[in-house]
Amino acid sequence: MSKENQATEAVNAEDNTHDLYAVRLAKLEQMREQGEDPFRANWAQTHTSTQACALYKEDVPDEEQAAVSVAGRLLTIRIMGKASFVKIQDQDGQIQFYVKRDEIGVEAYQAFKKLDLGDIIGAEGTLFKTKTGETTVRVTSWKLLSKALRPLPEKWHGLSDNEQIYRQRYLDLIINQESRQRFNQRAAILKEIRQFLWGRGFQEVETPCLQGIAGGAAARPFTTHMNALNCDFYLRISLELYLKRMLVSGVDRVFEMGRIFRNEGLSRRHNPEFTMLELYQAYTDYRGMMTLIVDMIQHVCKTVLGTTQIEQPDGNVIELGGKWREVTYKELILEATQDPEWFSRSKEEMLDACKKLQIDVNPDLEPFEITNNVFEKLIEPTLIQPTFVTHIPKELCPLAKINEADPSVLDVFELCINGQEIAPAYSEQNDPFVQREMFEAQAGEDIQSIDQDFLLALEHGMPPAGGMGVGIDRLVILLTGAANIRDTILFPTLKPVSTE
RNA sequence: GGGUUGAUAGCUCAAUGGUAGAGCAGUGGCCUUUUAAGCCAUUGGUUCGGGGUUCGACCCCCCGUCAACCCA
Repeated sequence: MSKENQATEAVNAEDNTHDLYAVRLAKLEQMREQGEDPFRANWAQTHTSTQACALYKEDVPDEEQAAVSVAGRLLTIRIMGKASFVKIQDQDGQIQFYVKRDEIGVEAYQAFKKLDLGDIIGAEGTLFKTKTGETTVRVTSWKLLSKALRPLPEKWHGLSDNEQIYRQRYLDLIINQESRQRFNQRAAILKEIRQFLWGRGFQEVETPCLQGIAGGAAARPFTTHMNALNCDFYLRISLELYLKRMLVSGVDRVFEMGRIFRNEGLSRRHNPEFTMLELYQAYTDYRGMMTLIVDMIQHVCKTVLGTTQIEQPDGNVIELGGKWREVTYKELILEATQDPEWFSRSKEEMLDACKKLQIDVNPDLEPFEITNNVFEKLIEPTLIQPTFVTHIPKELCPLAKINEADPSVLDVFELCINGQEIAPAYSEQNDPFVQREMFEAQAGEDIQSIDQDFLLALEHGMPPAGGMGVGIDRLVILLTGAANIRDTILFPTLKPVSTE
């Protein structure tokens, strides 16, 4: 920020009754006058808060305890005359400092008392335990490393305004421990998924976000324009078609965990950009994917959460251990509709039945879409414990192998947990003739939407393979018991604040 | 896109249509093992923005902005 901007800010601060800002700015200027830099370039940190605490030795006199140098943000200040207790927070956690006038000198102590909550400081000292048993650094010297000009949110209630939590996530993470923990868990989940897949011989790759044709799923894409080539691009809506090109290329086990973009609504469960894991394994099929996903999720549960039982905000307890239920799509539909002839009913009969079942259905839909409405509205919400729903109708997906015994369905499953779809998996279609037919049937008039380059790749031969997509945000919601997708995405999509 | 709810001090929240308050944070003072430290004093407001009704609006009405929840 330029000097000019700084000055403007300061004036605005006064005008805007940013009293706290003005006070902090004055302290900062006073420091500068005394030749102290309130924004230092470095600090010789020897330990994090947790590492430092771990060094404390019981049954050893104070003067033989370890010396440490730690740094972090000031979160609590308790000044008691000529001695003070403060707590700082670093990435690992918090640690307490004990600062005594007679230890650090009158001048240093006067300066210390001028610190504000939110300031980032470093301190050196030795460990001891207080009367109440808290491991603490007895500070011998300290430095302000970075002045905080803005105040922190209230220490006890934290931040509760949703908008501010999302727009200023850094404040949420400083002050709200549950939020901190949830994002730590998200990071751990991603790490363990990668660890698991690398352990199974999968190679991680990166494929384009900017695509000439947004394929691999049925969703409205974002469009953008590239100046250099003077042409429009889509942001990808799935990873599928490029990862299958990788199967053609000879990478038999391949995955990508990356951001995809869908130009659709926002809701408790939808963010326009979200993280998708897709993986493909040659020489197996959807049944291979079944054991893989069970192993993967159970690995993540064990390593990240230490349990396979997860309580949800609504009180449901989900058991992810053991063997998971498997049931066909048709069985579920026949059970829900109580109509053994459902799949041979006319469209009108289906619409009537939906009325009786109290499901709103758009009358323009095709019969298979009406049936899928029954699945999504009546059945899916009841699938709380992990359930593999297998053999969905072939109209619902153009990219999977058709079942040999029943050509009306596909060799696929959709894994449902806690009433929503977590992971679909297929025996992947590798017959370029069938693939072209299925694309054409789906595209209808819109022939240009067919990815001809992908079909060309298939004509070079793609090994038989199982493939799977896992909605990472939904998985994180499930595993952390979050109530909302925005609680699992650091910076969720919000309408930009107007600058006028 | 539709409905409902909300926006008040830096933060968390109060306030029958009649002087806008508290806790925390801040400021000044006391306090050398505190744990939301304590005690005394004290500063701080475009009540989201714009219009209207009214003698008088945080409060009632209309429009807008942003957000949350439900629905599609």
